[in-house]
Amino acid sequence: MHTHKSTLEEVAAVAGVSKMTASRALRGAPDVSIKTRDKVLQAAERLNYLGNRLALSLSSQRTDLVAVVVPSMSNIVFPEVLAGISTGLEGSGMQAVFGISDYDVTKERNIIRDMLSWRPSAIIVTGLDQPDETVRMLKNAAIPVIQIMDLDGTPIDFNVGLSHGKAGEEMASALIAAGRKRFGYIGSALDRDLRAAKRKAGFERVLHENHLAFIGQRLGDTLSSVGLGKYLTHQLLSAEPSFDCIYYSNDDMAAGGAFAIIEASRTDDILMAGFNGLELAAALPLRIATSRSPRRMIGEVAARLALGSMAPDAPSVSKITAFVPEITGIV
Amino acid sequence: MHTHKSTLEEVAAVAGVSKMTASRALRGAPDVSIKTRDKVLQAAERLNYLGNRLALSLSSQRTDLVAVVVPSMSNIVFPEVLAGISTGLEGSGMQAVFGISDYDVTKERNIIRDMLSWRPSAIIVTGLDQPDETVRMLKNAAIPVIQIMDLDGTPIDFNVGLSHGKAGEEMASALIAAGRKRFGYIGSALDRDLRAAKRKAGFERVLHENHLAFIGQRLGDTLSSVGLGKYLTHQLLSAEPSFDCIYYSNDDMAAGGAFAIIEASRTDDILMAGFNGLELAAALPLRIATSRSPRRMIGEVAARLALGSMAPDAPSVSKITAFVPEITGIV
DNA sequence: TGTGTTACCGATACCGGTATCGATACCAAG
DNA sequence: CTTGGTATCGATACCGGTATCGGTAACACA
Repeated sequence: MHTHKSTLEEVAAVAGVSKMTASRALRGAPDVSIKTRDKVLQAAERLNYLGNRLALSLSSQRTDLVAVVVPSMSNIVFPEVLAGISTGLEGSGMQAVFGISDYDVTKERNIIRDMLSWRPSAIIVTGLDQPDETVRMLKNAAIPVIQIMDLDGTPIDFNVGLSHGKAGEEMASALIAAGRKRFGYIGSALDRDLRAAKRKAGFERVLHENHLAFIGQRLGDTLSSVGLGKYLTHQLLSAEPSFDCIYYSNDDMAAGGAFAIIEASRTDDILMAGFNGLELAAALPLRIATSRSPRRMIGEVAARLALGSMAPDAPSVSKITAFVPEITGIV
Repeated sequence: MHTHKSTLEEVAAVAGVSKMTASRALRGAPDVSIKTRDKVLQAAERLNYLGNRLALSLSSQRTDLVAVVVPSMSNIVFPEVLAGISTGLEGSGMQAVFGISDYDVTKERNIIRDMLSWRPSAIIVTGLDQPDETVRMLKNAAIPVIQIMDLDGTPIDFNVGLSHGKAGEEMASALIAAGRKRFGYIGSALDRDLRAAKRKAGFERVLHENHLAFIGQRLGDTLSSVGLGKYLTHQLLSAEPSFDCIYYSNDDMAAGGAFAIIEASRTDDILMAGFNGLELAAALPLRIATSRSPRRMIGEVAARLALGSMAPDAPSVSKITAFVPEITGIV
């Protein structure tokens, strides 16, 4: 068993051909005789030859790497996006490299700089609200930049996602149309989760248009979680008893809200609304309203854009892919 | 604004020094005069020099990449592991590359082969049950292999995780000690999720020792989810009404079970037990039992091993890091 | 037999960095 | 003035592949 990494040169030596011929044979190039090809393949097999993508990429000036930056892994949303990206990249020979920014723009900048030094073929970043310096760096990279999740802002290049402002608006409209009037809001870390803030702002715009407003709200400062949603809901309900609807920053928080209601065994009719359309939300013993965000799909589309935009015969694809979240759970 | 990627050579030219001196200056090597260093740094700044990790790695024969293979991203467990890895790698200059195997050994092998061709400095894979061919490939890579999550089996090199067999045993012991006697089981895809299967086997061992057995079970064949847990629980309860405890393959399924109980508004005392200690489980309006698995910590330790084991002065670290999950939720 | 063509293969020059060794200049000591 | 040491820098050879071009042999055809 060979435990050191064998090189193309060694494979060539064993096969009794030149490095160049071995390279061609392994890549399935046309001008190699069947006999030679087999010799090389056998040699490679025998030496457990793996190839060296570093050398390949450096030499051929293309990297087969797609950089991905997401803000968090602590709820299921971004993992699902990553799964979508992984699916979209499958079979293409591309590899995803990822980084987590923890909703921190400085960290995000550092991660992006790091990523770019790997010379990826494309980079997928979350949101449109990068500071100027980061934007400059991304533009400078001269590779396709794909900003995902959010549409509210000015994209650098490609943009796949949905308008969170509009999602908030439409949820508010739907809830008002369903007869709700006394609204509360529960969210957290809106200074960092800008998309949640945009949803809230959109929601409030519609409230104002209808001469309504949140009559009570609770804001946490840690990242959203089921427990936090439950805790804040308990707080809000014990302080101000007369809501008929609570809008949450997302489904995790809303699920916590549902748990609070169940625990308190309240029988008054409060409709809770979240965002994302998590699998969890649909299974709750209490119906909650939510906007279904196509997370996997966004990842898949982003991956296809990453692949497609560098194909030589790249058809002129749309720079912006907009999804409209479907609202469910309002009777 | 320079939009093409600038090279070290160009930086050197602008600074009026040789490539080598520029390289030294940028890396902060000692034998460069302050004046020269500043000239080079300014030139790099002006050209937006980024560096090229491919060339660096190829030249220096080390890659600063850590490959990570996980089976799934569809529940929060593995994302949390990844977050832990990301945290553990932070500041080290290492980058994580990841792949999702979808609980498919063939896919896993292909992903690992792909990863290895990037010549990572270490590789982190999930579980101990890789087929021989994959094991051979991993051994052959001559880099630290870190197998995570599971301890029940023969590790290739490093091993960080917990014994799922024992976790099942201890949960069973605790439940029996708490007076439970009539057990049901609900799980899914046990042919692929081998760790869940090991927990079930451990649980059953203790049941048998106590002259007990599952008196009813339901197995799904899709991946576990809250909805599936709820569905199977409804099924099980309507068919066989007399359980006092149901063991689930994990917390997602158990949460679904809790929802089923709440929906059916059953007042009989059925204790549901899961595995993982998810944040969700603690927030449920119904107390469920669970074993807390240190997912983030496993990721962090794995990352530290990846870093530590290649340090030149690597202290002889333990090859196996065993965690013992804490059981909560049993009154 | 001479001449193209085609099929196959190898030599060489890169890709963008780093390791290594040697060169130069400058200064202090003898 | 010579010698030696130190600080600073550059030339060169890699790392492991691929692109490119040129060479050789075999075959078809005139």
